[in-house]
Parts: sequence; structure tokens; C-alpha cells
Amino acid sequence: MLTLSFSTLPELVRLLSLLGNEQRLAVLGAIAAEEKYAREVAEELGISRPLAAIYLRQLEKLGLAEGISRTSDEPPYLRRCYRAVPFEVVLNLDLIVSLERSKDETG
Amino acid sequence: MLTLSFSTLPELVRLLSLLGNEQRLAVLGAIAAEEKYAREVAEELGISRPLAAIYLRQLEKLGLAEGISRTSDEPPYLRRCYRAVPFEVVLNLDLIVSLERSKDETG
DNA sequence: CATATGTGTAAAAAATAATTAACACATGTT
DNA sequence: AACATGTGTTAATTATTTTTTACACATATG
Repeated sequence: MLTLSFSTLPELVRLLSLLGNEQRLAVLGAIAAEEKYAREVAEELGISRPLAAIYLRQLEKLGLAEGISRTSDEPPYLRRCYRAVPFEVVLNLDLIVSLERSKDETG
Repeated sequence: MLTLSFSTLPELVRLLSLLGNEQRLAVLGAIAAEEKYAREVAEELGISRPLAAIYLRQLEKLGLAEGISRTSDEPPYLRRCYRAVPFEVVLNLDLIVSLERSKDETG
């Protein structure tokens, strides 16, 4: 399991704002049990395929999803699947305060 | 310390989107060490007083800040101070999945 | 070449959030 | 009544995010 930690406030904010959206949490939930590709997720959640792809990319970028290229004997011969990465974040006031402080020192 | 837990996905999303913003984290950081009133926070962070007040209210509403009315011998004779409530949130994939599930059952 | 099925990406439109200015109100003192 | 200092709230403006549509591309097969 991935235990997320943060060195900067913007990093933390990036994660929190990514997850502070029901749609993106739904995408994460959709790929928790088994890997899926973007079109599958889109159809399952009733959102457009490009949007599902964007969200999967964003989740992947933050380390919350893993992208895997899969090949097949029939079309499409190549597709990109994603599956959720088990993770844990501990968020508390001390963390926020210490990140604020280190921002001030850098600034 | 307050250990936050969630019964619904919207609740979780409300917290995450509230904190997924550098400005509001700054407000929380500003009142972590000692209580302050809205105008003080606004001046310290360089934002407008109504905005500081709105954020303090939002943080209070989610239990992350505590509002206290203070009286004084000179104007203003009454002012509302806020201080951060130490809190901790553990966020992980299992939580997200279980909240998604309970939403489906309710829906 | 066409086919099948999925993907990447950008522009544009729509929706939402952020933020301010303005104004009325609160409180006790003079 | 005026004063001092802060607050509550809303409408309007600005900024940001969400989301879609459209189009080109990827891949192997026929």
C-alpha cells in the first residue's frame, strides 16, 4: 500500500482538490476491484469517454492509479487499463501547519 | 483531538474540497496557534475581510474551527474569534470504496 | 485501401467557485 | 444623535473548473 506524504502545500492541495469531487472518487471506486479501460469506466459511470480518460490520467499522475497497456487478439489490439493503487493519507492540523511553515521559509 | 469519520460520500467530498484550496488551508494555519478574528486573519493573509469570514464559517461548519464570542472594554465591544480544532482524517481507498457502496445501496 | 474499437488532445461551451464592493447591523460609550 | 471597530450578507464580477464535441491517431486484420 502506498502511504502518501507531502513535502509542499501545493502537493497536498493538488491531492485534496483532486479527490474533493464525487465524480473522480467514483472513477477511483470503479477501478478498485479490477482494472478497467477508459471507455468501460465512462459507460459504467455515465460520463463521456474523454472525461473518464482525463480523470484516470490525473489519478495516475498522483499515484492513485496504475496504468497498464494490454494487448489483445482482436480490435482494439492495444488498450490502456487502469487499476486503483491502495493508498492511505493521514491528514491533520499539524501537517497543514508544518507545510505552511516550510512554505514561508522558502518564500 | 477530533478524529473525523464519514458516513456518506458527499460528507467526505465536502471536507476534501474545502481543504483542497491553499487559501483555506492558510486560514486554518493562521488560527492554529492562537485564536483570531476575521479581520485579523484577512489582514494577515492579504485577503478581503468578508472572504476570511466566509472561510472561517465554512471551517467552523465542518468542525475544523471553533468560534468564540469575545467581549472587550473598548470598541468593538463584541467580536467573534476563531481557533483551529486539532483534527485527524485518515483517507484510504477502502473508505472511498465503502462509501461508494453505501451510496449505491441507498440510491 | 477499409474495418473495428479504443485513445489523445484541444477548443469551446457550460457550470461552478472565488472574490469584491457595498450596505446594513451590533455594541457600548460619549 | 455620533463614534469606533468589527460583522453578516448579497449581488455582481471575475476566475476557474467541468465537460463535451470534434477530430486525428493507433493497431492489426482483411
